[in-house]
Amino acid sequence: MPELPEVEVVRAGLAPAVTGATVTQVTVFDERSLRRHGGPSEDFIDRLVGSTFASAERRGKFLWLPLRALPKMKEISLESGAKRGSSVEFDDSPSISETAVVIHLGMSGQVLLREPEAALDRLTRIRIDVTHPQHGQLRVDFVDQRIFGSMAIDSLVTAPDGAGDLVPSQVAHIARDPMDARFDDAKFLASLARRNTGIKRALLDQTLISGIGNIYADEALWASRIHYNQPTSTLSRPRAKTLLSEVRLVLGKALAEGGTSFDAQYVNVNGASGYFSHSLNAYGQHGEPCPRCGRPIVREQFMNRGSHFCPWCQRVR
DNA sequence: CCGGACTCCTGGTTGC
DNA sequence: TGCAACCAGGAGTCCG
Repeated sequence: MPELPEVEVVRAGLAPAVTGATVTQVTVFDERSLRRHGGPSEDFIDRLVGSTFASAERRGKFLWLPLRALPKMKEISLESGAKRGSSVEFDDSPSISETAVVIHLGMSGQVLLREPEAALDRLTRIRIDVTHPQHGQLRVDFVDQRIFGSMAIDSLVTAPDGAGDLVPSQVAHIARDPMDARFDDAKFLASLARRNTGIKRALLDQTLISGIGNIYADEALWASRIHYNQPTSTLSRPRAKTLLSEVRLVLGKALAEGGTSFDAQYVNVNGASGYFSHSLNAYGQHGEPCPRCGRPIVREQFMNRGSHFCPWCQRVR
């Protein structure tokens, strides 16, 4: 349920605390939270301890913390006998991150920034202790009730759209999100028109447009007066453009409402708690009057989840 | 390409 | 008070 705005709030809160911070200790309380890590928890721990985070990045609902690359060790070729002193030296070429800690919050994941001695949340699955040059000792706790979320160490690869961005390999297959300055509106609209499916299914397809989940899909469709099952192939271009702009408005509004602040020591960067539910027009509002026409909002099962909409305002046409 | 079914998962809530 | 059933669904995979 954390969608783009919630994940961005987490990223923004985390960035100043983790950038430049070095991992001193990692505790894995539940290995299931490492399901997407390609190895045992010992491997996760060994590779993380001693590493320094370079930044906090996000695409769609994925968050990642690139690890500052260690200076490359350069072998000096030397003939036996000519050796004096060290046989290796540091390569002084600029180091580029090659790996990152990838975080997906799934349904219920949270990342909490805490003081080292603060009580652990009961549902903490992974604890990462760091030391930061300015902020001192901090704890990054991964808390997740349902364990659909995960952490993993992954290699960074060049994203396939040719812009040269480095993304974790687990993220390479998803599209840019609509808040990304390089999101290509024309390409998205063209792909949408070529699809032979329903509009909500398309909005939730992270390979077409990323960052949208059930809540903001329902909200954007309500704002655009589009039925969730409207075939993408019959959605007019003007209506599709309206929808994309409503997607951005809905995400932007949620982001503004969830805006966080970093108060130096211990920030709760929990993006999952907010949900900005006071401003929802459709999601979870079944039985309540449609804010536009007053008729009741309806909830239907669709794609194994709830779809909330106004049957009067949102009709297939 | 498309859609449906299935899997992962558990704490808070509801119902008896 | 106690306990079991129910519910929420993001994302990956498999199959027809």
